[in-house]
Amino acid sequence: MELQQAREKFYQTWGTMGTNWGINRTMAQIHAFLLVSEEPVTTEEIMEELLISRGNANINIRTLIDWGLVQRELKAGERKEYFTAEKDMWTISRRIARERRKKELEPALQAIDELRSIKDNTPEGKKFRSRMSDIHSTASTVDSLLQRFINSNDNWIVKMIAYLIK
Amino acid sequence: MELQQAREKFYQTWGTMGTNWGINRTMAQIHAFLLVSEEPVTTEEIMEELLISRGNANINIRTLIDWGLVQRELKAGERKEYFTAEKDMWTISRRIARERRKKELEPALQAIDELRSIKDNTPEGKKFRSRMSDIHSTASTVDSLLQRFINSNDNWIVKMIAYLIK
DNA sequence: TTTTATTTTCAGTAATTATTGAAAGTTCGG
DNA sequence: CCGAACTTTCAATAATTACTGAAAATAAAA
Repeated sequence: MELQQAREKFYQTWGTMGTNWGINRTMAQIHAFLLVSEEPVTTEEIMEELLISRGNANINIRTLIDWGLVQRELKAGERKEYFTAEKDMWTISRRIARERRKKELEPALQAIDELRSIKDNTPEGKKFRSRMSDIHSTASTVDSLLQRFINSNDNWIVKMIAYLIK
Repeated sequence: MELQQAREKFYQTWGTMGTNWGINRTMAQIHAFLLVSEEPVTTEEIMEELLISRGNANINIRTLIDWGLVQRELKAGERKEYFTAEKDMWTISRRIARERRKKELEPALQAIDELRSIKDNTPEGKKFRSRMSDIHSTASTVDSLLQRFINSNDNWIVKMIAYLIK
């Protein structure tokens, strides 16, 4: 397999993986391209390499920056913006976990929490509350593990893995 | 808030959470309905409660059964099928993790693995391989943690949490 | 075997989500 | 301030994904 072919396969793999895990295909592909680019790249280059429009490139680059996965870089004497990706995989994982937790776990957790306290003292009401408490309890545990991961450093991760894999 | 209102809020919350995490809305809502149903329910009841078609109900119930989240039940002297959900949250989490790993992590891992060994000895080729190895290494670690979780029992989970949260 | 209750399938359609591309906005040098 | 270089926005459209409902298949009862 040729290098360029391999790169394209990687964009595609990363893109598919992204869609499966709640990140849109283009965003993941731009990230993939930046991950295998040694030098900072421009919006133009992203558009050409992935065959996407300027608007699409722009909005997804911005989201990657918001998530902390990509940084803007300016070159002296140039007006164009250049972009580079964070390359450390554990840092990438933590940043993704942080964003998804914030947007997709936190609100659900809060909704379940509220449902724990409906006023209904029939046996069905009691059973419902107890079910919600049960779900809330497990979800909270997952949430705090996730928060610990998000705020951890690589050293913590290594120790955790050593303990868990053993 | 009334009980029925609370149930509906729960269907909606669980459905949204599902879509965010790669499970389709109806599948998650049927699961939610079964989670708060003490008695086994029929396809008819699911259709009425969630206002969905028979085809939609059928295909999603089947997927829930495939995932091991729902069981068929037969009542003596009746031809209709009844359904009940697994209620233990850690078991539910393990089953979901298992299915998603199988369909969405395993293939990506394998693709990355193949990209590690392209034949290209330019500096760019070497850098690409090293990037792929790096990604593969982190992804493998995540994968083995996940597999350990999937095959674990509640006791293991409790111990793990005790260690990690402390 | 025929009738009836029930489940499954799937082509057509609807709903949702992502992308384009051109126009508007911004920023900077002269 | 003006114009060029570049970035951002967003209405229209395309692509993807999910759902409906009626017909076909299945299975039990008569």
